[in-house]
Amino acid sequence: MPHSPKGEPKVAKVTLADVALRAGVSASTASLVLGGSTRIPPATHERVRAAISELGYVYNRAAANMRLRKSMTIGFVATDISNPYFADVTMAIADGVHEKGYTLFTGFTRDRRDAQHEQIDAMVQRQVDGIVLLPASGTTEQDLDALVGNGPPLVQINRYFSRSYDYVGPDNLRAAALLAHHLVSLGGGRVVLVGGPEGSSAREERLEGLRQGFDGTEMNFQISDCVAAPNNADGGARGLSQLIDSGILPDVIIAYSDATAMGVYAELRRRNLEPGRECAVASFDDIPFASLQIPQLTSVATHPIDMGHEAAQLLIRRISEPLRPSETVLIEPTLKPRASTVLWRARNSTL
Amino acid sequence: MPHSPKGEPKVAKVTLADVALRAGVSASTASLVLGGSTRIPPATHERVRAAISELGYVYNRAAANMRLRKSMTIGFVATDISNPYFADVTMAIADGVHEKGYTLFTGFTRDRRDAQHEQIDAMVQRQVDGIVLLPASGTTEQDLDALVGNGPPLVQINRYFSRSYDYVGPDNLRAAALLAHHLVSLGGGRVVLVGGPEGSSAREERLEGLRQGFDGTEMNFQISDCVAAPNNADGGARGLSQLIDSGILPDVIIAYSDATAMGVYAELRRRNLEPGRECAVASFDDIPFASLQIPQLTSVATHPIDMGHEAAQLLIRRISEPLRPSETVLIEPTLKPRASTVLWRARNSTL
DNA sequence: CTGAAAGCGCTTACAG
DNA sequence: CTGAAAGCGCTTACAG
Repeated sequence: MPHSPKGEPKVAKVTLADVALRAGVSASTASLVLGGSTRIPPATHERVRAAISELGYVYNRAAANMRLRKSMTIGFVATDISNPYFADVTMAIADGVHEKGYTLFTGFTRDRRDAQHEQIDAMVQRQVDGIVLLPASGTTEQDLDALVGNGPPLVQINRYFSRSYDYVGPDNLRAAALLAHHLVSLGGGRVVLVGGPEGSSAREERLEGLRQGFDGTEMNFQISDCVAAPNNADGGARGLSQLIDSGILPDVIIAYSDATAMGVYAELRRRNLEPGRECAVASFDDIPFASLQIPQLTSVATHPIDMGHEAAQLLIRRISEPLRPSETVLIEPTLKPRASTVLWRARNSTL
Repeated sequence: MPHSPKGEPKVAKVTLADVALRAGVSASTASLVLGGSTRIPPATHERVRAAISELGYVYNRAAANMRLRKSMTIGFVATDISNPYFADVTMAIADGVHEKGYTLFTGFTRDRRDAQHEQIDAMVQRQVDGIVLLPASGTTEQDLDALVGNGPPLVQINRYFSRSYDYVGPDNLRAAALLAHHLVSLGGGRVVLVGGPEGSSAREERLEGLRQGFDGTEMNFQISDCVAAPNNADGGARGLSQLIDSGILPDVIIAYSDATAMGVYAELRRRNLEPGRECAVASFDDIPFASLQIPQLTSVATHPIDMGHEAAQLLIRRISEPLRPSETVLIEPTLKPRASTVLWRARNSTL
């Protein structure tokens, strides 16, 4: 008799074989009952059900999935979710996959490629049926091919590095255009984008949308004025600081995100400039606190919950139809004009 | 020959048996090599390694875990993570378990018991080795006993419903005492707690800590004045609204959390009351935007990252030593006095 | 030093 | 209507 390992007093788990024994049927039959098969008469169903509850049997879905050669598990690899925008995306993905019977693995990279490699690797080894990835900055198509080459399908969310994988994101060009249009209607001046991760597709698209939107207007928008920074409040504060210290004091600051905008507000005030008065401020995302700021923050809603749901749906479609050409789904943004730009305009027009 | 299911063109996955075949060894030997066994001579190691990379073999950890009768998987069931506090807790748990080779399942309940039941059930069926639970309001010990009775260990985080499960949370009594002490030093007046989920252990503890802290001071603190509300900005705004509409205009508002405090700020301003001047405001958590508000928000830091790490460690200890008596770990809070209370005091003292 | 066998807990043809 | 057998991809005594 083997020595019982210390601290392992667990009662042996009851298995489907135990249930079958108790019900006086074979494991096959018990399994069929679990599957709700109509081949089994109600009386047998009943006996098995009884055995299940008498023994307190709990279905081992992992074992079942192994036999079925799928895991009914999906991985979500994100950079960081302290920005409520990404928290909403995460919850929407979790809800979306849960509805379809999947359970979600989650891992964080803090925007580091090596951590991303580790997380994806772990999930692939665990046989996830698919992966939603919010790519770390600098991710390349080769990185991913190596990781999921013949493995599970992957959908990129919010940023993309390759068109050969599915992608779900905000329509950044349109979002930027909406904002530009709104700002142009308020007056002219020097305008910059502050923040956003260097070289990310989302930032590039917003820059491009702004460039087009301001082109030929009274707004003076130079891409070379814009400064990249991590997508959080601290990034916003530092980015703006760097800008002002280099001698640029813009009339309009477009923050890369509401999270970034919080830092912009704080930094302006640190310099005795009142947001929305000395300087208009606008941003992207429209997370709840945009409208709780004073002055309320003009923002282009990018609908994180829709994004997460869409990503979950797309991935699940892809799992069942791996051959379809890769898809891009863009979420339509919505402009939310508020005091942080509108009041500034009022001031301008009375000059 | 069976009809190939449509959309299943996947190359058959390469298995350890394939690797063994290629390397000219048995599956046992190949497995030993994977495990880094020293019983196998370097030459054999080499042959197996070569076969692995030639075939692009990826280790099936799920199958291994099945054989080993553990899943190396942990479940985290949370209410909602749009509050950055809980987002930090989540990331810390994920990082903490990842370090030890576990991967994290995540599911959300939005504070509903039925959803919680579903999530826990799914995770138990998937054979998680342990669960971290941020309990939904109204969870009972019986709920959980039924769900994880003979199943995986569970640690409660942030709120508890039973002392017979492990628990990690802020030292709420102490946090409230710190805040009370600080406020008493600034003057007197009517003080209320706004927000926090009805009947949650954390709210009860904070109420009790405040009661003790204000007892016998010039502060007028009545538990009956305090109003419960969901732990978010909207809850803060509505809670305060309800209070003021019932005729109570406090001198000091203690919000249940920084998230709640955001709503309190907004609601005060909606009523033309300036936070920190007409009315001091303080709260709990110290998430980044507490110090980005104007006026900067006095808060008691409750260290979500430490909490998450501690919960991960505790759960992992518990997995290896299921018999140890259940533990309670309280995280030491830190008072961060800022303008939202300090300025108010200045005003008061010049009256 | 290495391999054959059994087994983790399921499901699914297949046969009866 | 039901059961015996094989197999999902691993690991681990055990034997040689």
